[in-house]
Amino acid sequence: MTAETGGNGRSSSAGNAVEKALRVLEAVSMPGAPHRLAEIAATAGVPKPSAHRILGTFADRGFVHSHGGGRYAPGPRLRAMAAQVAGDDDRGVDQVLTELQRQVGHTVHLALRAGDRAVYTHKVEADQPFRTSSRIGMWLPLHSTAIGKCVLAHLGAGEVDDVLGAAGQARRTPATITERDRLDTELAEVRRRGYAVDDEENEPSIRCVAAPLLDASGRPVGGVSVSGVAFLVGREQIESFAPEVRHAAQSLAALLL
Amino acid sequence: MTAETGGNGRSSSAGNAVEKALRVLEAVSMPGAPHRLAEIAATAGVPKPSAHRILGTFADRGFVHSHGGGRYAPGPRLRAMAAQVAGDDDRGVDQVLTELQRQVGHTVHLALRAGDRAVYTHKVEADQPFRTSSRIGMWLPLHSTAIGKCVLAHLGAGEVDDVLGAAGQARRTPATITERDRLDTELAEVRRRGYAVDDEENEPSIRCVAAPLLDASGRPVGGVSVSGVAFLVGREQIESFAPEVRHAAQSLAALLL
DNA sequence: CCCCGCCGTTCCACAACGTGGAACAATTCG
DNA sequence: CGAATTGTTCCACGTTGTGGAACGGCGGGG
Repeated sequence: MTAETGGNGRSSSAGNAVEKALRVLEAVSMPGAPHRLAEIAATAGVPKPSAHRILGTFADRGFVHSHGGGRYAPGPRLRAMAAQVAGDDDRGVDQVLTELQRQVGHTVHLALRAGDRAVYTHKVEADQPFRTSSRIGMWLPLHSTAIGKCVLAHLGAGEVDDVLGAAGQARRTPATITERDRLDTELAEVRRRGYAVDDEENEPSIRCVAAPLLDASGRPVGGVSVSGVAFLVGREQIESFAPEVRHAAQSLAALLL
Repeated sequence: MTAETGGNGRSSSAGNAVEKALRVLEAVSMPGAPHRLAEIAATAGVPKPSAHRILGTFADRGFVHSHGGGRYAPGPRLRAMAAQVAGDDDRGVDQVLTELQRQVGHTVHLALRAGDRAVYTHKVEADQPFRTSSRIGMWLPLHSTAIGKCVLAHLGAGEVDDVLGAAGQARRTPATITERDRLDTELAEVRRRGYAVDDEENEPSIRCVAAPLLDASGRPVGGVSVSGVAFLVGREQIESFAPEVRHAAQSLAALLL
């Protein structure tokens, strides 16, 4: 049995060489390639020379492509790996999401947490896709989205501090919660109810409900959500989907963990 | 300017710690999770205790999920990263592939090399999708597919030895080229013509043409292909698509590198 | 039922490898 | 054209990874 890091409260600091490599790789993978060396070093929280050396290794193996002059983008080998990971999702995941979509009739998303953001990994469109700005690989702020609030709600207080310290609470719409204490109140509510609502807080005229995906030790790894156009689905109606969403989250946690 | 590793003929051996980590990560990402420790260590070409330690680090950071008892699968963090890499493909790639699909009217694939195999990363279905056994993330042998032969044709002889030594030339259909010297002849032909044909060598009643994706230094990173059902598209017709496929490959190389 | 072989896990002495501050070179910007 | 920023190289130090060997547990075959 592996010693079970358990609560693992460590917030930052690299330490391990392999871990640094992972963080650099993650930084290179972020949308908006190519990225500059300094940017990657900062994102990964790794000293510049170390980042440089690590990226050199990555480049040699084709995992990243060096545009020359300190610009790096995902390489063929990383793209191939990504395709394998994304494609090998057992059919189960899509099945659960599709069933949820049928139940509620609106667009369904699955997003997984990566540091101070969540990333869409799956999407099942509504019957009549109105207009969807979302896309696989797109990331969401944690403080202004239903899925994000689900994640935050199940983190330790110190971790919430870390996330908000790094990412802030940017105002995305007039309804965005930009005060820390109001957010804390909301998160307590989310924990109590077992789901979160985004009432046009992230994107105007979009309302969502989401339920958290918790692993065996209760740590949040992501969430499932249902999104509707605001003037078609009211606040109460979106909230009425909560039971179905929670049920789907349950099934997905079993599949993914 | 980075020293340009240039020809870099190194075949195996790990050496660098970061490189070992990459190979382990790649092994975990292969289809058919969860994978056993011994299997991963073997695939990655890393001593068992090292693989164990590295996987432990991965697990701590959520990049892999440990099912306990030496079984490992891609974790949430890796899935999120994969989604970002797969989704951030600039629209350009799909555009080129779609245009090619329109020109030829058949299913178009983009695959990238990963070690001794190639992995589908993009796919544009034919107008009337007959039946397609392919899927994003699925991998192809290099010796029996059009894309694979494109890759092999542009590798150094030593590297071809390495690949075939590791993967062999398994018979997939009656038409598969299973003799090394016949394959070498074919590869020379591919180099000469600039494209490769798979005449039901990988899957019965499927014919393909493919052109290689070469990076700036002429190394093959993958290929584009057009696939047709054998009794709808004859050997000559599939070969007649070569110019369009080569042109698409040219455009894609510019986009991806 | 017991034995044997395979696999996951732990251990540890050794030194190789990564480390990152500082100096240097190349760009970019005003 | 000069100043500020960024990419790159260097190197002395000791932390960290290394992997062969040994151990215990699980499972399959005799």
